[in-house]
Amino acid sequence: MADKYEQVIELAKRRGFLWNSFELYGGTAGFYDYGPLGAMLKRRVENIWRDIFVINEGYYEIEAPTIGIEDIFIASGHVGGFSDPLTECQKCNEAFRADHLVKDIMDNPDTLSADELTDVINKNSVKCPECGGKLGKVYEFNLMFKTSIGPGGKRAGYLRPETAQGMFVDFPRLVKFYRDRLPFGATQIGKAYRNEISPRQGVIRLREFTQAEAEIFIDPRDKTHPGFREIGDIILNLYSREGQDAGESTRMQIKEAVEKGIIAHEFLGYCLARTYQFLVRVGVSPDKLRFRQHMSDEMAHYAADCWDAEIESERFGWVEVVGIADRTDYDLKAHAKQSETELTVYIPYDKPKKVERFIVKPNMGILGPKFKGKAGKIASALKALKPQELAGDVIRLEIDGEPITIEKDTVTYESVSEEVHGETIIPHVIEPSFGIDRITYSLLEHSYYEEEAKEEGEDEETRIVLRLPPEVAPVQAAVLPLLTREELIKPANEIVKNLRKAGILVSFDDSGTIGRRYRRNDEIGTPYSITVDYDTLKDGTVTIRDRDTMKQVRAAMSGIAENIYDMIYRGKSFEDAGKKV
RNA sequence: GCGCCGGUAGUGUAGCGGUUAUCACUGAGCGUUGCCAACGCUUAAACUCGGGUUCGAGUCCCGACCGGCGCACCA
Repeated sequence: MADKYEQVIELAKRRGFLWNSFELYGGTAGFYDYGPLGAMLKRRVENIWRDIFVINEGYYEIEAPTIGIEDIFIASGHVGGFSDPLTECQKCNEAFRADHLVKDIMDNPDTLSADELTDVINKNSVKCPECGGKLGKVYEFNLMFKTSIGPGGKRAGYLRPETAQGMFVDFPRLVKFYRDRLPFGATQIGKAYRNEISPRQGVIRLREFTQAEAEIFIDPRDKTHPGFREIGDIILNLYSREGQDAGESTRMQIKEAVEKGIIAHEFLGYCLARTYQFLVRVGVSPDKLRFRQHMSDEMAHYAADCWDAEIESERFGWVEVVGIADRTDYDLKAHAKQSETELTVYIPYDKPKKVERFIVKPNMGILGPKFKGKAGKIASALKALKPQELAGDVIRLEIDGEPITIEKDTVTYESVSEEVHGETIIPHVIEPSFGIDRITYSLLEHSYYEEEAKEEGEDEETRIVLRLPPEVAPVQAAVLPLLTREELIKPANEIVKNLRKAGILVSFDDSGTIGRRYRRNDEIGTPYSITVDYDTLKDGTVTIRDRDTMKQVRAAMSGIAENIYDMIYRGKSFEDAGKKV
């Protein structure tokens, strides 16, 4: 019996959701095309994400290039750290992690450069563990796709490995856009690229994939959230650090988890709640969803707390689909350093503060001629000193390891009293990061059902139905004349026109028996089928069939578009759409 | 990247040196058809790619590509 992944992928391929990319030329691992239905489905998922994070949370979307310049990824650590040092055996061509080969010789091999690793391997005559052959030069296999910008190949560019950096790099502009007020956030939905060594698992591990990320900049001293009360009662399936040690997850209200310190703070708890609501709304089963906290050794060293949303898949087990991290001020600091630009927000105090400030004024007229090139360094060292260190007759300093003596009268200092109206701070960043492709696959898997449908006196047969939420279903309604006859086709076309005017994606199908057409639509998840029959000509009503229950109601042909629209988008129930048949 | 296994119409498959590659479902067309994969007729559609062995290769051999599993890797 085929497993669910195969069933889902088979359907997805056959009906135009997912195709292997470049199939015509044999295909390439790690790349997938979204077919007509898949692209629409994915777009609807993205739009629900927009509804939640952009429209309702107010984190505007931006669009940065998918190619980034080298500085960005030096700052982010991707140039240096997003790679593995590899060495290949000259004899058998097997590739090995160079740092793994020397870990018995060296204490911290992962801190060495490729050249240093090559030296260590040569000096210690490390041989191929497989065949004993000589090992080649160590090289860094970076997981970023590299390219060059402009002719000549001088300027390096990289396809972005995450969309996040675009938001960090635009930080100074974003601060102004949001008129210097924290918290604020920016979002981006777009492609990211990672040159995976060996991508497998279909659409779970891609070389080109879609991320939806929010970077929310908050005041590091205040990690509460004004909307927390609204979501505090939501119960989540939490798989905390302690839970993982014990091997069990707990269902708990978010407010309780924050109170107990399991979730680091309100803001993170709030993001978990919105993430939960998003995933369930697009069609992920709540019982196949959990939030797993990163273990301390798994979390990036700078992160304060990090939770992954994981979805259970039959073949792949628990799959990470969202990462929600408190990245503190790491990214902004890194870009501030690389760009030599302050990336801060000025926060005014409620009331100006009186502060005593201690000011040191080195006399550069004396220091300059005396110390020449060192004068600058000496001056800044002096400015960092405390009053008692300046009190003696001579001041002793050490500059670049060299002791230096300064005469008392070359430095003056004083204490001044000033009013300070605010301060500049480096915001902390809360980052919810979504893998849209994994989510799209997961909701297909969770929506996929095979049912034994049995009519009286007939053989058992399988009905495949995709129970997608109506809001994400690519085709939202099918219009079906009961028979292929002109007098039924005409009103059907009328209905199609009206539905399209209302923005509903509708398919018209008059080929084959009505049963076959219902099944075709069940398979692609069309939630409602509208059938035109001879009563339509008599009294202007049509039947609406519900995909999941196969039940029907009769409703007026006039106003059908609004009727369907309300069921898809406004939570109107199927029973209220018309009279039971 | 390594090892093992596999790759035949849109989908699922049969064929494992010898005419025109099997079957089912699906798709399209016509007829029929009064609500859940009806029926009849017609029709479309495949040996992953490249080399080799052979009089002759889906079939045997080698390589590449793709997929599955295991190892390694996994911000």
